[in-house]
Amino acid sequence: MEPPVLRRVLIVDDESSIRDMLAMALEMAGFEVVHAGDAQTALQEIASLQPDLAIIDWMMPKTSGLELCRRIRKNPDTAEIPLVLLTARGEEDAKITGLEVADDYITKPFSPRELVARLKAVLRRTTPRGIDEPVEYDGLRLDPVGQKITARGRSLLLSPTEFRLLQLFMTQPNRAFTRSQLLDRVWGGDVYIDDRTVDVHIRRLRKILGENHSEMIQTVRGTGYRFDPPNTASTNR
Amino acid sequence: MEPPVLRRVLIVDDESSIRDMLAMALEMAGFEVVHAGDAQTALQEIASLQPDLAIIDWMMPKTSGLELCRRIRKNPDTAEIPLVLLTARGEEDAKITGLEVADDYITKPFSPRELVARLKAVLRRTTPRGIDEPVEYDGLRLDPVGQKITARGRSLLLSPTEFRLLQLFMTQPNRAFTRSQLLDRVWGGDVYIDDRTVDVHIRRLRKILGENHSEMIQTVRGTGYRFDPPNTASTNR
DNA sequence: TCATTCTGTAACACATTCGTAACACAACTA
DNA sequence: TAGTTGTGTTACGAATGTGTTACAGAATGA
Repeated sequence: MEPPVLRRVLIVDDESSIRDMLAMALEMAGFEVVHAGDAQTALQEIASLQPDLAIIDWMMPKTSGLELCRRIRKNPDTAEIPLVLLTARGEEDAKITGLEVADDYITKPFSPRELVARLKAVLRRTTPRGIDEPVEYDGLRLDPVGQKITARGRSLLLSPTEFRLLQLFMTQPNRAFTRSQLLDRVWGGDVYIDDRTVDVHIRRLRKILGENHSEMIQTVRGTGYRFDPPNTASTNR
Repeated sequence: MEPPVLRRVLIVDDESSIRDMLAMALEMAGFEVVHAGDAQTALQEIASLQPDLAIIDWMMPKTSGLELCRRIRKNPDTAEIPLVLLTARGEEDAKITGLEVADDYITKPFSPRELVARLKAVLRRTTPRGIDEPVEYDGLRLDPVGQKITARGRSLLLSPTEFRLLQLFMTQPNRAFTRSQLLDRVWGGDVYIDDRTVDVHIRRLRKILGENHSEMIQTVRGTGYRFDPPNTASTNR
């Protein structure tokens, strides 16, 4: 029913070589990757970018991986994010203590294929965050159950396609979609439609959103479009 | 102000190991748990214990989960109980067929955290009140015990179908229903009736409600209909 | 700067969905 | 039985949604 979703993964490790290795493997598997070198920036990235999953190294200089996990779980806004611990062989206690906070662990060394398989398994058994939970950015509110979008309390008159488009954007903010990805996910896989049609629907959506909110739909030149909620410093890449 | 409610959840599954696992997770989250190993006892438990929610396995030996859902919906006394289907991965059709009758589904395997989150979400949006309590929106009053609906004191002359339709809407406001969901819940599970019939009954209902109240029944283009009470700034969270 | 590519915008024709009324038959009542 | 009410189906017009095209304007790179 649902087309495959491109997931955003945060990698937290103090060694940049490992980060890069992980990133390459994950990007080849179709994940979007974000980095963090220490717990502090990790927390910031999580808050602003809302990744679908975080890979956290057990051994880190200042704050340990376990401690970072605990902090993430403590904040209700981030408590539901699946966490995967990265441990060296022999750190058996990590597996025991770690699994009480994290959702899975991976032992170094590991093959990229194994890594990807484990992540997918974790994601599969984790809720696609709030598939019917309401989302709100700057007064723009999506109510998936009621199939309704309101701007500062006033309900917007959206066509079905416009609704699905905006719904996709709002549930996957800060992520750039190509036109064909949008056609795939909003129109449904097997249609053959001109790419340019997306542009027209974006135009209509922006018009309905009006001055205030239309700025959240950014065009990514040469690629497609992206939904940027405010107060998101979006410092990656 | 409502006292903290301890919700009673009924688990229906033929495998006792899964029942126990579920029960443990739910009890830790503060739910009261009741078991049933088959559809027959499930129906008895529901009738006598009136749980706030039921988790039902899709695949069961004698009566299937779907069939059980339909029976629960068919009995007016139990029709409004939120139902969550438990499906194995790959049973895609279960999700599609199931969601016409159930309120949500959970795919095995799942994490306890996911389970609890989903249940809370379902409870949040389905049972804000007791089933027999009267509901009133803008002078439109539903009296479930007396099976009567009055508008500003004058009682409305509704046909049985119209009554059940409006009752469903008023007990589940702000929620969009597809035509087949409405057929399932208002007409009863196994009838084969044209979708368009729903439109006609909506029309009749609107006519009876008149200028003032008919606006509460909104059509959701491409989907179905929704009951929108006025003054609902929806400030939850 | 110019040339080229990409995106915004409006207008149009076609497709789809929905509202409405009319009708036939079923269910119920007296 | 005859009359009344309830219900499902159908048909058609109106309203709305959608894809395409054309052109203007903006961004990009040499």
